[in-house]
Amino acid sequence: MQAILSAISEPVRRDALRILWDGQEHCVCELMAILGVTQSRMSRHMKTLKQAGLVVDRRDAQWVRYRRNPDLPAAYETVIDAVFAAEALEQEHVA
Amino acid sequence: MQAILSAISEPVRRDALRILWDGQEHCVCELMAILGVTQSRMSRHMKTLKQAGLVVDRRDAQWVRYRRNPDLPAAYETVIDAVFAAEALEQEHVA
DNA sequence: TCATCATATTCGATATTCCGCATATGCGTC
DNA sequence: GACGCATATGCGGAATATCGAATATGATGA
Repeated sequence: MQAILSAISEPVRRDALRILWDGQEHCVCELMAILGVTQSRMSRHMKTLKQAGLVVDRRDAQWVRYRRNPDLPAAYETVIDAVFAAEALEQEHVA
Repeated sequence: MQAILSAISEPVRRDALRILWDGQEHCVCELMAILGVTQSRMSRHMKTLKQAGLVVDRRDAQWVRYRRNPDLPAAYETVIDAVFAAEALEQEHVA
């Protein structure tokens, strides 16, 4: 839990995780482009998410494809879902 | 959400919040004693929890009584509940 | 083999967090 | 007002997090 909470308390990591939360694979280059951050920064943040067990990666030719960890225990999934749901409500209030 | 996640990603703050999550009032001296931390440390962590909107405080003679914020939006309550539930499972596995 | 693309990592600098110690503040009692 | 108790805060230092720039690694394809 500690590693997970530390991981998602950084905005870029939380944004990246939200993208990966769709269950599909996304390469680092795509995440960089969407989030507008540098390559080393993106790579390091993905490493943190991986070490927290939130995502898994796979080498595919010159790309590394990240995706949401399908084996994440349900209790942790519930936390992440709750965080994204709360943030979605925040966005509604802004809009 | 950012303030809440930062607040609960510190172990002492999370422990204090779990104590307050019972809905009752607890003074700083009690939290210090239970968690085994110094006074200034406890006080500062409580300030962080308060600024995140997770707890409220009340002056009662020489004590300050903290309690869980009863007006915390439901979406945030769900996050906290999920975190504590996940940690409870972790403890089970240890035991 | 060489060039290139995607990604990871090292390095050094900066920013932030967290702490203990000391001190200030607020409240009750004498 | 002086004292004691509970809490908050200012200060300086230690530890940690984060970053960009440069470089390393690994894969592809001419």
